[in-house]
Amino acid sequence: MTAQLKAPEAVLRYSGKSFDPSAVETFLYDWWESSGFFTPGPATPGETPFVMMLPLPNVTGDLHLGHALGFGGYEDLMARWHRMRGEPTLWLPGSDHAGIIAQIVVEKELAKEGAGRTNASDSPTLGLTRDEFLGEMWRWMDHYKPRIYKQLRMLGCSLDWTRVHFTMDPDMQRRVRIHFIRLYRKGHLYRADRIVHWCLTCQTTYSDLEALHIVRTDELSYVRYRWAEAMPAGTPDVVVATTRPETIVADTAVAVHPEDDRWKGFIGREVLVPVSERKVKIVGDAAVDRAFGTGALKVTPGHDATDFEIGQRHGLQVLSAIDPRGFMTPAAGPLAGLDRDAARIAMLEKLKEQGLLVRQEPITHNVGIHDRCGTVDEPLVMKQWWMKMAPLAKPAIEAVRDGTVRIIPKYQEKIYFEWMENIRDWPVSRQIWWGHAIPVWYCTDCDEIVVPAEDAPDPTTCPKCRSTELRHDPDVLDTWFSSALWPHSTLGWPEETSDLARFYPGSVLETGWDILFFWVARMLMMGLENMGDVPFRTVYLHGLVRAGRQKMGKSKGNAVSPVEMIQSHGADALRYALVSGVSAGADSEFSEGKLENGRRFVNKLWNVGRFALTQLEARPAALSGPIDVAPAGAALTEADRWILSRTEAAIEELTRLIEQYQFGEYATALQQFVWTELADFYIELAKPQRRPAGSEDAAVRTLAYVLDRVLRLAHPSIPFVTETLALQLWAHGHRSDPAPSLVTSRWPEAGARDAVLEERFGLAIEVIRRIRERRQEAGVDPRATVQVALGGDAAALEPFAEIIASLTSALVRFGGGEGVPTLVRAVEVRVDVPREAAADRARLEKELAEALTLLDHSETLLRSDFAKRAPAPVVAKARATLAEREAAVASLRAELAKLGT
RNA sequence: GGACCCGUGGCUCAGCGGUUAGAGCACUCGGUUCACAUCCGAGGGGUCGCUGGUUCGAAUCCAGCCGGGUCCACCA
Repeated sequence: MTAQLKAPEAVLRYSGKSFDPSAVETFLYDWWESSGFFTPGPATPGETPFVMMLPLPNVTGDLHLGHALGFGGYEDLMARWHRMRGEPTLWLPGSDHAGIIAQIVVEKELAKEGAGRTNASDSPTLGLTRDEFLGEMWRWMDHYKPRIYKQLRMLGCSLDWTRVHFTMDPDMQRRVRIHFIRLYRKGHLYRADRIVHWCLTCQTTYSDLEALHIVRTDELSYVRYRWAEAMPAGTPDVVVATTRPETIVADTAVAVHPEDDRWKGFIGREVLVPVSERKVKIVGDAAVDRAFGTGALKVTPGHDATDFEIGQRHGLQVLSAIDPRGFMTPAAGPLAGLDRDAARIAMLEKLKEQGLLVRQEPITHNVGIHDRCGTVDEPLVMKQWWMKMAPLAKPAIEAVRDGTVRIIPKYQEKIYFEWMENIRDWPVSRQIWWGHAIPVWYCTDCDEIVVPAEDAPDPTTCPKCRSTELRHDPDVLDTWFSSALWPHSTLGWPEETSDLARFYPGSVLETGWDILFFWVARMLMMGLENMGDVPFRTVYLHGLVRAGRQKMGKSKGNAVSPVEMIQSHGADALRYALVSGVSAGADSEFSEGKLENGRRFVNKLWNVGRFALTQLEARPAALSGPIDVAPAGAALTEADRWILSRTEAAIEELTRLIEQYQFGEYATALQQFVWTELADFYIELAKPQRRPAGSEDAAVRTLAYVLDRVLRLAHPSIPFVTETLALQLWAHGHRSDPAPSLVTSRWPEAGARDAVLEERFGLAIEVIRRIRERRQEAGVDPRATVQVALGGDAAALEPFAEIIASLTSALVRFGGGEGVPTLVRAVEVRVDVPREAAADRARLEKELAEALTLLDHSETLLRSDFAKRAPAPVVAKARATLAEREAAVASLRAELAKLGT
């Protein structure tokens, strides 16, 4: 990477009437990247780096709008802002191999070509070998990874590409392997036969988090279980209700609630499982819902999670009647060999024949499905690797509880605690091919589990029996197993690298709330486990981008490509539109209108810049001091001093908003200042034809300085247009901040404001509005000159007489006048326009009525306990308001009196 | 079964204890093309979901209810 500090010529020369993002975006990004602006410089003593990890996108396709929101909307804004604050900033890029999601995507692609994944019961001739398939996976990765990285660059993300990582890079694989081995040695990983979610389509297990629930209506069958022993006459039959009669053949008990008066006397007695005729016990277990069905539950530990747990509590046998392909096993007796749907029909048939089917009714209930493919969950008991979570969760809960880690918005902390405090063990092995290998071998001869030492080669001999028949675990790890390590593994862990020492723990983790458990919580746990410290101090969770009421996403078919939006409206417009009008954590609806507003705002800023540059070119000698130092001196007009003061106000406010993570408010406030105050007001006053003679140079200096400030203030959100203008502006003179680029320039510090001037100028603006309103009301051509007289407390407005006149084509006089007044607080504004006296009377009466209402509000307020109980400044303010309203009423009454009767 | 979030102008959302509740879009009227394939100016439009309570004062805090959304959970 060669330093290339000279800004691109194309950008320096660019001058469209309206801003064309495509003319500068690529040039600028290439320049930024190749100049090393996104790479933190050498460490310095006492520094406080800003470190953020990119929420690594899955290499499954192109980026969508949700990515654009997080990456381009919030994260780059933060990264650029902190960099401008002088913090060495590392925003580390990368991507995720995405395990099963990616495998499904590639399988679908291959299916189109007629090739498929080899499987025990698939035809091997149609399939690929594992190596061949992994070759296809890598081909996909090699194609899409650069595309995703390109799209991140298009968004303008200031990522340090010299540190890019991919979760399946060889060194990442090594770190994952070491992590597994260490956790295993510490007893956090174990292998056990437990009930798991099994996907018949994907042929793999999955975790609770990956299970979704849908509401479905099924048939609930009531089935009679006969007593296995002689019972007294009149003893009721045991009837259970089930939606899965085919699993009856694997029942190993019937459970009732221990305090259920109907049943508790039968606990310990035996019944016969229909069809298979096995004797099973009636057990008492509090998990049974007395209100459901008959209050008796068939217990099938092999095929139901609740039943499995009941089984554990009562030492019940586990029978597996369904195999991983969805067919009935020999254990299913007469149903063996049928698939599960056929088995259900066959079972119901047999129950009917034997008179054991009491009745059937529809039931609407929740059914678990696999989030990746929608296939109904088939709970099975299998040997899997599990991670023991409770001990890992404990310090991670503590870290949030004691404030070491802060979650924004705050309410998400509750959700975090809720999940973490009830955390369950995590099944980490997956029966797929694409992913991190599990570093475990099994001895064929003695069943020994062989886990190699860290960095040891793959074992070839059983340490226990010396057998060389070792079988490598064919499973891979859940994709989140590797991403949980991301914040430290990418910095070099387990080696004690200088990056790790300098950049861990990080600062902020910004991502969508939907992966709080999947990723954020697990990074916290693994960071604390491996590093003894949290991976970040602040978690900022943004909302989801919705299209209408639905979450936007590719699977929903309503995804809009951010790439297209960048091409049509520019990256700046998109980035700005995504964060504006959104508060922390809230889902937001994205619309064409917002994007269009973004484009217009970017264009407005561009034209503000063009205007300033044009003025600068016309008076090249105007700049006497550095561009980025506030101009001062007697040559400045009231308008100049006003916008300078307002600029300092904007610096104060925008800094505060970003510090407080109020990015939506930041966007709004920025637009308000640039568009309304700077463009609509100040620039109008800065035009040469409106300037008092001799003040032109002051206007140019003010414009240059304010533009410099505004570009810095806007840069974190809209980097391209601001950089283009900054480079062009800075070519006109010298600066105190010599940074070659806005990227490396300093965020402004707020200087002194002139509160009195701002207050009075604000009043002048109100007067201007009133004049315009009166004139429009009277139907006078806005270009025509009107006579305006300012009375009442107008003295403070004298310095702004020319400004008022200039913006309203009015001849302004102070005191007296024939017009009918409009009131701006205690200032009378008389606009002399042709009119009907009757209309004036009506208008005055209406104004008087309004003024009296307000006066009444003030009087009532001050007569109440408010005066005694409210804080003094609040009361003083109310009294001032009362005085103004009294003056207003008096003035209107005097005016009406003048009109006569 | 638990828990969370949201109900503010036609639309998308800010505001979350202090005078007359804001913005963008949309709408109406007027002007301009001299930084802005536009832009500027002015205007109309809201009993802040409902009902109580706390407070000198509530869109803002509390409780209940209604409506919308979401998460967690072993209802067969």
